[in-house]
Amino acid sequence: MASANDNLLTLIADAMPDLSKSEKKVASAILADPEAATRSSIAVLASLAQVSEPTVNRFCKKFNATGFPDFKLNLAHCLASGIRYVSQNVEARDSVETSTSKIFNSTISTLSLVRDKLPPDLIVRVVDQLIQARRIHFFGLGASSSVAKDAEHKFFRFNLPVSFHEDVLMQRMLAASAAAGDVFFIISYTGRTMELVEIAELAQANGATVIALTAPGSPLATASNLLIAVAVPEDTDEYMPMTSRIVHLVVLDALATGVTLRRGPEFQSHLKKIKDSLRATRFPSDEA
Amino acid sequence: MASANDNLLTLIADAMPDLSKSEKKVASAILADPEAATRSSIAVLASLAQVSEPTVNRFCKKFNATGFPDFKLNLAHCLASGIRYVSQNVEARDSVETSTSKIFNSTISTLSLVRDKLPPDLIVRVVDQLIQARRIHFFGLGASSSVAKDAEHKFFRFNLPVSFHEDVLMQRMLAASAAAGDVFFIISYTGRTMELVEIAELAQANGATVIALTAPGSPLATASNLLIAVAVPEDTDEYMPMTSRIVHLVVLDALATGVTLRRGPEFQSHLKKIKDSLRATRFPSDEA
DNA sequence: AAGATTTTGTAATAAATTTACATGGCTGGG
DNA sequence: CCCAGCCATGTAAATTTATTACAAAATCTT
Repeated sequence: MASANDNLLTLIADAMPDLSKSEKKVASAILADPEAATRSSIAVLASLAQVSEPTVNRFCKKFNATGFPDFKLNLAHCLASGIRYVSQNVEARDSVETSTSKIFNSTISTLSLVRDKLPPDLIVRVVDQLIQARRIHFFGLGASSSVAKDAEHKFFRFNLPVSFHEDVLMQRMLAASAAAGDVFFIISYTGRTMELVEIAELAQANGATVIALTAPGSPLATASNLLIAVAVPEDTDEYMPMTSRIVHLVVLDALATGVTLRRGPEFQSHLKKIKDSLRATRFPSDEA
Repeated sequence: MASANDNLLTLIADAMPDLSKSEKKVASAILADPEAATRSSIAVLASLAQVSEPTVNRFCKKFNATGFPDFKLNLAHCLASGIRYVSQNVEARDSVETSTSKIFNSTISTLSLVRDKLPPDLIVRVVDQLIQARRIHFFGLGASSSVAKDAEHKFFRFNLPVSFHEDVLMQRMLAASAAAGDVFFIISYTGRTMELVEIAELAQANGATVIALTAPGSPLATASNLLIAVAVPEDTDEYMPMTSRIVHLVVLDALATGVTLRRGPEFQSHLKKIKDSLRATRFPSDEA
């Protein structure tokens, strides 16, 4: 998934030392204002960099583009995939309209970042574990407890033996009586909550599988058998984990869907049954 | 904030009925393969759409572009941010890798759709209600109960008088004893759950304010004083409300942030205190 | 059904990009 | 130290691409 043109800008910045004199000029002209570069013609950019047009063209070809327009396209692509959500942080003087749009934008850009960074086979491996599990426990505390709760609700529909706990004592007791075949799915934004780390270690010591949905490099990540690492650069100082929670939920959606797909079509009818059971509690919808 | 080039593809799709015959041809050629359109020259696209080149050019100008190249850039921008108008529905024969990426993409595109469709002042109006409230109850059932729980958790940090209930009897009792100044924030994907609609009506009859985060045109929407309408085209037949839940959470993030901003800077210190109170339960982070 | 208006296409023009080639500066061997 | 050869860069021409001006066709109005 993460193809070569992953981040053209860093690619250019990294290549700087190896470039010739006028190529450096082109590079810095682009890096100075990449946004503008995507809008300029080759002539404008050339004069901006104080070089000739073919130099710019040759520069583009060096970076895996077929020509200048193609290069601009790649550049636009990499800019849009939101490497620079820097400006998206909510500030105290923002209007509510602005902050709302910033929140949406940063959530979107984080999701697309994670989508590109997530190892494609990781979800598959986790799905394998979940399907085989004798029992699955979803644990989370604080903001992550509602994520864990949501996971339970989702996986319950799949007729998997799931449970959810936000009570540390319950979590600890379950971890203490864990055995091979049990899966402990532990969700934490920071991965630094001591209780959860201890519980993970305890469960693992008893032969259970610990799957962690948390920050890479955190104690919890270390204490897990299988890690879904989500690194969300968040301004947690003033506000709270918001985006990370969303990402966690979407990852769980992906896992749940993966499980359904693996179960095959005969399983679809089971889901239909659950849906139908809810019908009686609802007002009829317009189309039905 | 929702600037013109925000979501070009849906813009085109929406404008379809108003377009002339050959403009429709151009539109469908672009929508059929937007990725390709960004790479083609105007000549290629024109022959693909079976129209003349100036027709394509005029088409571009209709969509707030200065010309064809500018249009391509906008298109690329909107593609890169993962904004696909097409329903990226998961299909039974998809691999887990494919379904995962589809789930991310459809979540992203739904978020950007809602961002553009949400009336800018609506969040402001809801924030006003929340700040003034004597008491705020977050209600949700099923999948929405974890959303409501999350809302409680978030707003609790703001020192607002919040509560969360997923028990229908509790909800009904609270609605029955409601009074002016109480806010009932009811979350439901379908807006057709009878219990919740009755509870909304009951609360409103007692003079409380009912804020609904639900589907437009639903019974619950009708029974509310203030409606945050989220229309998510979802393939609920086979899978469950997933995207809608995410959208609901992001909307609540926006509301929570709106409340903080309104409270002003002296309130920030209160949040800091809560954050600090959690420190003791955590492993120290690397940088701290 | 004739005139007016809008839509679409043709052809000419202008712009932008690429290629081919020439020049200048640098490097290394004599 | 100088000259041959090579690489980097620029110039100018060719080509591709986009835009404009205008005419023809289609549609709508009266």
